[in-house]
Amino acid sequence: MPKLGMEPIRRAALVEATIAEIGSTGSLDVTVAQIARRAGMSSALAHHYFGGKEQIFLAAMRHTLTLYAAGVRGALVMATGPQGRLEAIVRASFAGSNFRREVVAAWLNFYVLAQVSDDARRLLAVYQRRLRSNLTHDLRPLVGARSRDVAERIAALIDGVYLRQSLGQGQPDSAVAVATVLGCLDLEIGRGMA
Amino acid sequence: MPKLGMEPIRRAALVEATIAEIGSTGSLDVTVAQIARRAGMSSALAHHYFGGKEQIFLAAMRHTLTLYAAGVRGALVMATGPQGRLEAIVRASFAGSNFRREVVAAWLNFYVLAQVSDDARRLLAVYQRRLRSNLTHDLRPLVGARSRDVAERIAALIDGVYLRQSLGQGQPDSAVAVATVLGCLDLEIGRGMA
DNA sequence: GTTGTTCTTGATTGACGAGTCAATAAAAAA
DNA sequence: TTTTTTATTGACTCGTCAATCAAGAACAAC
Repeated sequence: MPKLGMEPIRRAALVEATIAEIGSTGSLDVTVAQIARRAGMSSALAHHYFGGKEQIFLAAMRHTLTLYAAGVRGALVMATGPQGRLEAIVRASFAGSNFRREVVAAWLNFYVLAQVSDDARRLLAVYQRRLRSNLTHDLRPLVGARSRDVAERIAALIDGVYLRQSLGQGQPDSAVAVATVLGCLDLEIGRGMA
Repeated sequence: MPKLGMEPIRRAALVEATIAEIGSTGSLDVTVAQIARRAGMSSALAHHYFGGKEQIFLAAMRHTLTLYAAGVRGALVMATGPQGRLEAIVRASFAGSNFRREVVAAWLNFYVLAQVSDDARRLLAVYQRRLRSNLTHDLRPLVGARSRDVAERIAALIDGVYLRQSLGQGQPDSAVAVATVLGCLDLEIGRGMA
């Protein structure tokens, strides 16, 4: 009994299911049929709406990046001062929905996908540019000319901490992750030394 | 024209070819036939010597980890004092053969594999444990009780820098990588602040 | 020189998966 | 009511790939 206006609902369901399926399988080796089944439809319908497997992946990737960007923006409006803004960025990077096990797994797999697909590479580059730009902007008043290098270092540290979570068992620990990165940040800014 | 004692040669060739193929494909989606062709033999022979695809992957992984470990050991015998040793570990992590484009790609893919295969997970855990233990050991005289946390941070930073190389185009820049990590290390130790 | 071991591959099998298509069914438009 | 558009799927095609096998070819041992 086909209702109208199904397209956006189906697309959203497929994107969700893609993340979940990558997370539970742990690899990009998921079949369209698996994704479609999890999303409650036939694989033919998935193809109908997305055209192909890669486009499903890209949509899922776009979705997680959008969520992440929204989280950062949301945290930034609450923050005051460069230091507060930096802390907000870090916290947002490891906050709730961006830091669930499946999402981390998906993220990692997107890195692999980005080595193969130009579109994926572009998407990830956007994320990296945005993160670095955010960090650099708020670091400048604190560390001046070193802001570029420090931003690079913090960005790498965020990615590294993220990466390491994908191997730990159980749900990732966002408090530890935040503390790890903020600790480095404090050192850079020159406050903490204890 | 079958020569005798081919087994070790074939195995080594297959391991090499696996790294190269993963590197050039950019994903674990390489066929046994591809690997075998690159190694100059039939796919049947690859199966003959290794038994299956996963075992080829694991052998390749073991090989890169062995090379890495050897590099670290080699650098350590030349180093004196905790600080020198730490620097040696970092330098070795980004040195020559461990830091070629294909190897970085393979490494990243091994991370994905580790989410699926228990054997791969174990191997990677060995690497992580060893790295953390090395770092902690030499950090203790410098930062005392914080050594554990600092080691975790440095390890994450190394992985993050490594990860980011996999997306940059061209061969990775080991000088920049080393500088990034050593800079953080200096801060932690309390020397550098400029 | 016959026997057995090591090395090697072409051909085959069997499974699985992406993408297509024709057909059905409901709603909307005409 | 007829027609068009949207939703939906089961069945099918076509390709790919891991793994197996039987057979051949060189070498060693006896």
